[in-house]
Amino acid sequence: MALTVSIVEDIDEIRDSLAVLINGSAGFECIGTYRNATEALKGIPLHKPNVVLMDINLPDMSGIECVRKLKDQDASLQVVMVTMYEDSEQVFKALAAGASGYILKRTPPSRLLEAIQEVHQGGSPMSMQIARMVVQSFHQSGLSVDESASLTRREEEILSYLAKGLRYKEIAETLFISVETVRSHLRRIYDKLHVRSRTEAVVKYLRK
Amino acid sequence: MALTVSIVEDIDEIRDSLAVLINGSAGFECIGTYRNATEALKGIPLHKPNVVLMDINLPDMSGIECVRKLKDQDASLQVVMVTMYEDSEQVFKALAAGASGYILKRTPPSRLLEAIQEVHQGGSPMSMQIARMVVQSFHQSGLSVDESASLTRREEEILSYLAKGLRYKEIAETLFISVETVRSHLRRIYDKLHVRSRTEAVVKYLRK
DNA sequence: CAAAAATACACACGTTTGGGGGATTGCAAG
DNA sequence: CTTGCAATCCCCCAAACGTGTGTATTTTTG
Repeated sequence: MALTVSIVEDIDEIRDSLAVLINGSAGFECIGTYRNATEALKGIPLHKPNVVLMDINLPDMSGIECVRKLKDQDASLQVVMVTMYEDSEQVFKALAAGASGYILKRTPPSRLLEAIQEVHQGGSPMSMQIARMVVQSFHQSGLSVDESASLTRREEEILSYLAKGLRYKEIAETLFISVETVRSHLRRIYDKLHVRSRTEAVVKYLRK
Repeated sequence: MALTVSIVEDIDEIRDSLAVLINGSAGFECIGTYRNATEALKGIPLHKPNVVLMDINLPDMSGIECVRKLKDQDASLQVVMVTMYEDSEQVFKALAAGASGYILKRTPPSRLLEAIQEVHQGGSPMSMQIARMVVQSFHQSGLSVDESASLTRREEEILSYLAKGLRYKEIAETLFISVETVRSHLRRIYDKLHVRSRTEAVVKYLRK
């Protein structure tokens, strides 16, 4: 059985050439092409392709918005954004919307086919540059060094539950310890983080 | 000029075989091997290799901690983690510490050399699975769309102060309204966000 | 314009939290 | 071996919080 692909792209030539490429490659089949988001939102849930290639600049709505709506309906759908530029803001928004990969239109055909396979196999194809952008977004230069570094394992654990909004009582029950123990830990945590309330602690924790 | 590499790895055989591989490959040169973090922290800043291969399980401190310290000294240093397992927590911690790539020890030699080159060229080599993990961490399933959208200006304003850890009293004083008014706004905010506490509300707010 | 929100305020009640005292156990470093 | 620290538990108390119920302006909007 071939890997089924749908294409959402408003420019006729690009859409057609992508379809031709896919249908001309063994193991791939293009089962749907859409020139705007509205059509895509109708057709894709019906045909359930293995992979969707999505342009960002669509006439009726952003391709990112379209991804969000599609993923809302079917979280298992795999979408690769196919765009002209590596705009960092767009990349992060697309990933937040649920896209699994992000490649450029000028990607050579062989690599495009690889990307489709890769996303279907549970990967996240993207260019070297995008991978670096994504990875760098995790890099937090030396903020937490002194602060969270001084928290013990148990304290971090308790803080994590605190950040989920659990009450002392609920944390105590989850960890099979008494509320008083939770409170003593919290006191020490507040001390170390230089905060005076649950909320301040959580904000610091989430920014770590 | 060859691409210079240093290796931090406590197991002799692995360290040696990595060094042999690198020195035996055209265009690569291993200019330093370290069996623990302390040695690495001394030697690497002196030799300034193009790329560092870093194990996570070191005898004296975590390889992640070691990366953090190295990047603190020289942010331009490129580090690839080389580990046994794809533990998601370790992956994210390593990236937060400043690692640019993350590959497994069982990666074939050719791919390892590729990875070294890739990281030196500004990429972030990682396995398909890790790429997906990283990308998925951005995915926020449609929370903020309808929920925070329905908050009024005043409600958002109050929520923003709440997120700074201010008490009801302090918010009231800041906005020149009574504490009771703050409380009535909060009630509506909690309703709209489907939460029951300050902390849960703030967490949702910060994730917008 | 009339209905619907948004904004503002009040009182009461029980629960949760933060801060102040302690205390005990176990383990690791000195 | 004692000193230090993490982790556990306890009591007290006042302040802060969450919620129920109710009212009164102003603004927005159908």
